Amino acid sequence: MRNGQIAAGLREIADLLEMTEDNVFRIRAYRRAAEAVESLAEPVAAILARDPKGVAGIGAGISEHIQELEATGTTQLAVDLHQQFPESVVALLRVPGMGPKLAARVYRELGVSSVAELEAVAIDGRLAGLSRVGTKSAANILRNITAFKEHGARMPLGEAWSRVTSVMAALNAAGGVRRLTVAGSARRYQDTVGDLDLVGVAEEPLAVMDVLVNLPEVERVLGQGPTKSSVILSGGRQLDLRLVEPEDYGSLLQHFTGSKQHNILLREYAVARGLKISEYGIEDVATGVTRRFETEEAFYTALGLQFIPVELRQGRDEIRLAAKHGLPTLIEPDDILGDLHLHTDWSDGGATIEQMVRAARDRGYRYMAISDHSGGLGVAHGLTPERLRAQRAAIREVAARYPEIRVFAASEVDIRADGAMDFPDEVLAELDLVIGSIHSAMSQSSEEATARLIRAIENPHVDIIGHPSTRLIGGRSGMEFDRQAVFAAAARAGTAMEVNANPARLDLRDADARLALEAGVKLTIDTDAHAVDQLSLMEFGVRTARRGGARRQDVWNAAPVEEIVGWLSR
DNA sequence: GCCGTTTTCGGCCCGACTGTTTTCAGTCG
Repeated sequence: MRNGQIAAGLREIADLLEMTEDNVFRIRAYRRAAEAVESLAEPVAAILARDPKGVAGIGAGISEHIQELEATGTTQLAVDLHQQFPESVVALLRVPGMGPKLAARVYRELGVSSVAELEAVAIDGRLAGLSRVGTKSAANILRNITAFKEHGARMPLGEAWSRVTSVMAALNAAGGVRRLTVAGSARRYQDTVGDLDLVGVAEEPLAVMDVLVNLPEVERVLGQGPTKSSVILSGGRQLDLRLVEPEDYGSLLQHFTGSKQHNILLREYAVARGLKISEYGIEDVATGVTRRFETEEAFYTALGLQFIPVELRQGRDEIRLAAKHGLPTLIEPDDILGDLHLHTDWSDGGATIEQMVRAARDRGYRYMAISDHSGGLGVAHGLTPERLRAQRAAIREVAARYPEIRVFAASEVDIRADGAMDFPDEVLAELDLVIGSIHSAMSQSSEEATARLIRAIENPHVDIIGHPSTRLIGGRSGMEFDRQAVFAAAARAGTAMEVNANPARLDLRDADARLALEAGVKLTIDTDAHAVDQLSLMEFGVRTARRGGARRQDVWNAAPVEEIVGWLSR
C-alpha cells in the first residue's frame, strides 16, 4: 500500500473523530501521523518493521492502525465510526467553509450525505434555516461548492511562479513598493501550490492594494483592506497580498512562509523556552515583552537557531538540526556548472544543436550534454544508431567553434520493459554519456519496475537514470519501485539519479532525493530542455534537490568538468 | 494518541475572521 493511501486512511479517521467531537489532541495526533507518513519516501510499514520508533509522530496505537490498513485496506476504528457517519459525509469537509461540526449537523439534522445534497439544501434555504447558520454562511458555502467543482486541484509549481511573478512585476512597476516577497508553499518550492501569497512593505498600502485589485488578470475581489487583500486571478487561483510595517516584515514573512507543521514545531520549541511565537514576533512570557523582527535571519537567531532555508521548513528534523547548528550547506543555483540532459531538433526538441550550445554558454555553463532520444521512441523521432553517429559528428563540429564550453555527445536511451537498453552496448560505448529513462510500460508492478531499473543502473554504460519515477504532476502518479533496493544499486554502480527540473516532473521528488542521498547516491539536476528558454527551469530542480537536503558535493553537475570526465570514464 | 537534556503524567501553536451572536463557536491558514 502506498504511503499516500495510508495517510488518507489516517486522515479519514481524524475527520470522523472530529465529527464525533473526540479529544482534539487525539485527532491532531492522527493528522500529524498522516503528514509524517506522506513525507516519507519509503513505505512506512517497512520503516516501522525495522524500527517501531522510526517515525516521529507514530506510536504504538497508530502503528497498529497502519498494519491494519496494510492488511485489510481499512481499520476497525474507521468501520465503527462509519456507523455514525457514512463515507460520503466525509467528502463534505473538502468544501471550504464546511468544517466537521457543520458537516455532522447537516447530516444529522438535514440528512445531507453528499456534496450534491449539500448544494441542494444550500439553494432551497434549509441550510440557512439551521440554528447558528445564516443566509450569509449558506451563500458562502454555495459559492465555494461551485468554485470547488471548477478547480479543486492545486496548481503545479511552475504555474504558481509564472502567475505570482507576473503580479509582482506589475506591483513593482506601479511604484511605492519597498519590499515584496512570495510566501507560502511557492516560496518553499513545494511541487504543488494551493493559494498564492505575497508579503510586502509599502509607503502607501492603500494605493498598492488599489493597483492589485485593478490588475487585468484579477477576476474577482474577495476583500480589500490596508493590510490584506484577496483576489481571484483568471483561472480561479486565489492570491493574498499582505502589507506590513517594516519592523514586522521578518516575523510576518516567516509566519506566512510556513510550512504549517514547521511553525507548529517552532512554537512548541519556543514554549519550552518560555517564549511565545505569533506572526507579530516573539514574546517573553515572563516579562510580557514582544520582540519584533525586520528579517527572518534575526527571527531565527533570536530563538538560538541557525537560519533555516525555506526549502527545509517541512516540519521534519530541521529545528533540531538548527539548534545544534548542524543544518547542511545546501547547493545554490549558482553552483550549477552544466546541464546534462538536453534535446535538439534531431529528435523532439525545437532548437538546433548550435542554438542550445549558445544558450548554455550564455548561462555561463562550463559543460553540457546533447541527449536526444533513442530510436525506440518513434513518437519522439528517436535516433537510429546511424543518425546518432551523424549527430555526433555534427555536435563535434559545433563544439569546435565554442571552446569555452565542453559539449558531451550523449543520448537519452529508452529503458525497455525488461530493463534492456534501447541501443546495443557497442553503440552505448561510443557515447560520452548515457541517460537511461523509462517512457513506456509504466504500469508495471513494483517488483518488475525495481528489477527493470536495477538492470539499467548496473549496465556499465549507463551514467544517469533520467526522471526515475516517470511521474507527471497532476497527471500520472509515477511508478512504484523499491527505493532502498534501487538506490543501493545506484550507489554501488556509481550511476547518478536525476532530479528532473521540469516543474511538470520534479522527479526525483524531494523526499526521494533525500533517500537517494542517504543511500550514498550522487544526483544530477537537469532541465531536460526541449527548447532554449527551458534552460531556465534549472532553478526548480535545484530547489527540489535542496528540499531533499542536497549539498554542492552531492550533485555531479556542480563539479568541475575534469571530475565529470573522471566519473564518466569509471 | 504522542511525547520527554525540566516531565512516563500532563501537557499539546497561535491568531484572525466571519457570522451569528448579546459573549463566542467554528473555520481557516
